Amino acid sequence: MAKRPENYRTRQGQCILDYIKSLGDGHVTVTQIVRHFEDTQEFISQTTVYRHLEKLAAGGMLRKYVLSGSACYQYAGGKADRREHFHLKCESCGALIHADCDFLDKIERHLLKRHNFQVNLLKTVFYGTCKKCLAGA
Amino acid sequence: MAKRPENYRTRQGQCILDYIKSLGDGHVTVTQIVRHFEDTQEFISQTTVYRHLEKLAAGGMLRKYVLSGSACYQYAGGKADRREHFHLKCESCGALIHADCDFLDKIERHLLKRHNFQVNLLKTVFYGTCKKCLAGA
DNA sequence: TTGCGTGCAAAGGTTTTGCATGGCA
DNA sequence: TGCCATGCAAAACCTTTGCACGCAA
Repeated sequence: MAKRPENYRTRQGQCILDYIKSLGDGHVTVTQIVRHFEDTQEFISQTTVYRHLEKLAAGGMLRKYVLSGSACYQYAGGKADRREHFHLKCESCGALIHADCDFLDKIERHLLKRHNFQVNLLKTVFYGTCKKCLAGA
Repeated sequence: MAKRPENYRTRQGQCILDYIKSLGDGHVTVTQIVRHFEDTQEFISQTTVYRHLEKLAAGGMLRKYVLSGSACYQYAGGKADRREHFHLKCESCGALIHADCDFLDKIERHLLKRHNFQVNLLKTVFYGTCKKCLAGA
């Protein structure tokens, strides 16, 4: 029933996944990925990057965040680790911060029980002002 | 120092603000606004709509939400009523729901105290699955 | 051989910008 | 009159799609 074979193994697919894995917790945009491979001589068309990211995100291998203007992706470890994980986007400096915290459980439960809404906190991004910008500005 | 005059008063600016006010809590996209004025005979170019919305949002008159693909706007009442106000976006049916709840205060306090992050909950959108889609699918 | 993967080019949608004109104060 | 606002067209982005070719299985 389920389609097992992760499709073909190609140079491009391998490179993209390896690269994102190598970033650990970091995030990347499609443009950054394309640029990265330009820099390393290897070349992968942006179309291919889009198609791989879409597939990987659909399969749970990556997480996709929609920010203003463009989307960014992050390695999710394959394991469906819907672990406590905040995403904080600073509206001032643009930084995308992630922090672990079990407070998320409370939010999740609250939304489900009181609002009948099953929140996907892995995709949700909290907008606001980060520590540095609070101090600096 | 501060620039007091809210600039000029023009037909277009007036129409746009009136229209958004008339929606109450509702949200609109630029496209919807343009379409609305096409329907009512009045015509306002999309460029003008963009420029007004940007200005109004910057001045706090409107709230801007960045969703996937496009942005949407909502009347903020001028008064900086940063009242308890969830925004829930259903990933399944695309509905944008808003609900009031004082649980937001807790989230806000938590993020500030534990993460040094001043969250802007008015702009934050929670992604997930709504009641209907939970039941239906 | 089969069929998915790739890359190019083009299209689609949203938002921004340049420039001449129009309208408010 | 002076200056901002407007509208058109074009550009800039990001993303998707069509199509022919290439490559893994």
